[in-house]
Amino acid sequence: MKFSSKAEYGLKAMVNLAKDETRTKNIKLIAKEETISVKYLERLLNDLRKYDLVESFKGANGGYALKRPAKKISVADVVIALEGPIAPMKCVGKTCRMEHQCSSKIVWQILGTQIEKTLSHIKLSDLTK
Amino acid sequence: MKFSSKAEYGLKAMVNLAKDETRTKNIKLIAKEETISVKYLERLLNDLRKYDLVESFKGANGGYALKRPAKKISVADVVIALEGPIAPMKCVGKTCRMEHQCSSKIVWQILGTQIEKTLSHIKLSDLTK
DNA sequence: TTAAAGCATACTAAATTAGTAGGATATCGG
DNA sequence: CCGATATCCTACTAATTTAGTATGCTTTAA
Ligand code: FES
Ligand code: FES
Repeated sequence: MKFSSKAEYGLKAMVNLAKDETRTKNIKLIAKEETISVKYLERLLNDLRKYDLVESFKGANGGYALKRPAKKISVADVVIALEGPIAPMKCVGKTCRMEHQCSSKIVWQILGTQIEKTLSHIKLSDLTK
Repeated sequence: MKFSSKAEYGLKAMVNLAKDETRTKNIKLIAKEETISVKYLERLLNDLRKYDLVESFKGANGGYALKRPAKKISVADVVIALEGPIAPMKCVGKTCRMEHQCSSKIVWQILGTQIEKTLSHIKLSDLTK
């Protein structure tokens, strides 16, 4: 069970932005500081923008900034923006779609809720120190 | 973020065994009941055996049985046996191995602990109904 | 002694994730 | 208005992981 490196990279970038909330910062600089491929980070920030977690400014002296205060953005927000809804099992059996419940479905439901709760409690501002 | 179908299949098989704890049951039967490839399940049960979660009997009328009472086997036990230790991020940055902490490491540590705790509280006996 | 079961290893196929390429579009500063 | 700078968009490729298969050996109860 793993989160993808999208989550790791995206979170690092967001924490990086959170460290100087008031300024905009361009991709190249973030990528360099966090050792991430520029082109890959470009796409991740794009996803984050579509989820209204960052704001972008084009043109000279452009870049990115958090759209909300770091205190109001959680790790869950970031992870969901990049990887989609938190659901720790893709259903493999036909039972899931049928009237019969599969015996383990309840486990993944409980766990998913738990994970989301945990990640919702951690805000970017908790990670800037 | 997903657990693999190993976890799903393995858990289903274990719950299946837990439903009639006293009997041994052969792979073919379990595979049929849970709609899993026989050969694939063979390997999963082998992993579970190496983790001392099931016991196997060779020869005619052989099969598998839980090695401990269903009340004493948790979902965490099964998942760890099949997928290895619960660690929701493989470290991607060099920072992780260095003296510098990466800003998000703490998140995955907290989360990993939380997941393991949640899964440890759910026993096979909770899933047999 | 033989058929029924598990055990072990190696291989292949499918799916997902990570990363790249190349250009289109917008905008600030002069 | 021009051009440099930076984001935006789509499609492709490479790498890795996961899922599943094939083949044959070993053990053991009947
Ligand atoms: S088949 Fe969907 S959770 Fe079991
Ligand atoms: S680099 Fe290992 S958790 Fe961030």
